[in-house]
Amino acid sequence: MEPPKRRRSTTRARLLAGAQEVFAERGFHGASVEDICERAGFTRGAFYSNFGSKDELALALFQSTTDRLLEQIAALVPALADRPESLLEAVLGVLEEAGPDQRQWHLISTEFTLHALRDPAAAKAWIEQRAAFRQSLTELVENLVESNELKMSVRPDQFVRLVIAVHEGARAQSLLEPGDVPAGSLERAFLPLMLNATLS
Amino acid sequence: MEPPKRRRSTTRARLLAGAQEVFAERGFHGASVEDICERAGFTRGAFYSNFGSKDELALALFQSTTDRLLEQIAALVPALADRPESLLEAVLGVLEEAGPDQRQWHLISTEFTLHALRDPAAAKAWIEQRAAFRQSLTELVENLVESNELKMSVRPDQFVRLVIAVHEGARAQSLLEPGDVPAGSLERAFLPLMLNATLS
DNA sequence: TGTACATCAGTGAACGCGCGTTCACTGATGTAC
DNA sequence: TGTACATCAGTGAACGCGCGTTCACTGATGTAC
Repeated sequence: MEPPKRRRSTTRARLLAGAQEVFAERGFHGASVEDICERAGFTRGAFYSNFGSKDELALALFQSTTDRLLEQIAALVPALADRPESLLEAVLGVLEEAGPDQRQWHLISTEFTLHALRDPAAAKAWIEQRAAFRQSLTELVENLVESNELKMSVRPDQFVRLVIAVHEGARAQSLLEPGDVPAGSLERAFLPLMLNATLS
Repeated sequence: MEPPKRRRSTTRARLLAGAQEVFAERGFHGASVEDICERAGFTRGAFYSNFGSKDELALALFQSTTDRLLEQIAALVPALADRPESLLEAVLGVLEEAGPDQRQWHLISTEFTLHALRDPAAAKAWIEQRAAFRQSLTELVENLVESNELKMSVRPDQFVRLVIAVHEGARAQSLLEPGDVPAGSLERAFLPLMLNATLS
């Protein structure tokens, strides 16, 4: 009748969700295994019954988050490609909507970038994940350029790199000074100018 | 004759220099007080004779680094303002030359931004420091615009915010994938286009 | 300049807390008849 | 469907290591005469 209360998969999922919150709040090193377990409603024993170590949990969290992110992009892209009003809006839409909670995602992904800058193995995984992410966006741009019969004077993948750079740099400013820099304001004030200059 | 070997100020300076290196290598939480002392050639006792705690050291390091940064800007600005060939080159020059070691500075300042996003007191100090930094750049832009009799269609401070956003976002990509994104390449490929569009 | 003493910077052993990890156990879930 | 047993998920106490911090001490630097 009713599903069993003890399921490996739901325990793992709750621990991952707890870890995501606590990592965002305190950072990887600042978050204790106890914090995470408390958030998820389990004891530390349950944690080590499901994950080999704190590092392994972080890897699993990273993996599941990026899987979800790529799924969300895949789901979003067709919708945005159908109404090709603005190439830029489409790319920004993906960037803004795909991260579930901008703040949490910024904190976690930025910390992972720092980690990757110090650890070659992490760098490899992170670079691949970001490449896949950019690839989706690049294809979106290429499709929109083609279907609107536009010409760009720069390579679409470079354009995507730029939009991501602006987005990430601007997001840091927006999160730090939300009153002075409303989310998306820098992107929307400047990127259209730049896009116009590259389109013909 | 010869200066005494034991000077409070040099001990502090060496500890701060060691801390800067070790923080960049392992991050604030990953760097132990022992690591820092070893790097500086002291024991932990010396550390606590000069700093009240690890946190206090981090604050002092942050303070001395940003002091130095602002000095470097102040020294750089007149030189760049004298030969106003390119407004953009001047701003990028300050951004690139002022950070002593791009990699170390990126790691430390990014980690501090994350810290500030979690701690209001740190946020206050960080926001003020960044505002002073932007202010120098904004004045540089205003001077160059005026002396060249240009007109900008956007506010100089917004322009500076954008350049910083691009720079920081692009720097993360360059450090992560130095082969694919040479330092400064994104900035120099796109910002001129955008600047042209805002100047008349 | 030399000596006696006071002060001060840095030493290094010791402390104790927090945290990641382990493990013997318990009670829930699944299986066989 | 009910009972007996096996397996499995999660419990919570205990362990031990690392690290931030303290403190009694030592040898160097500064001062007074």
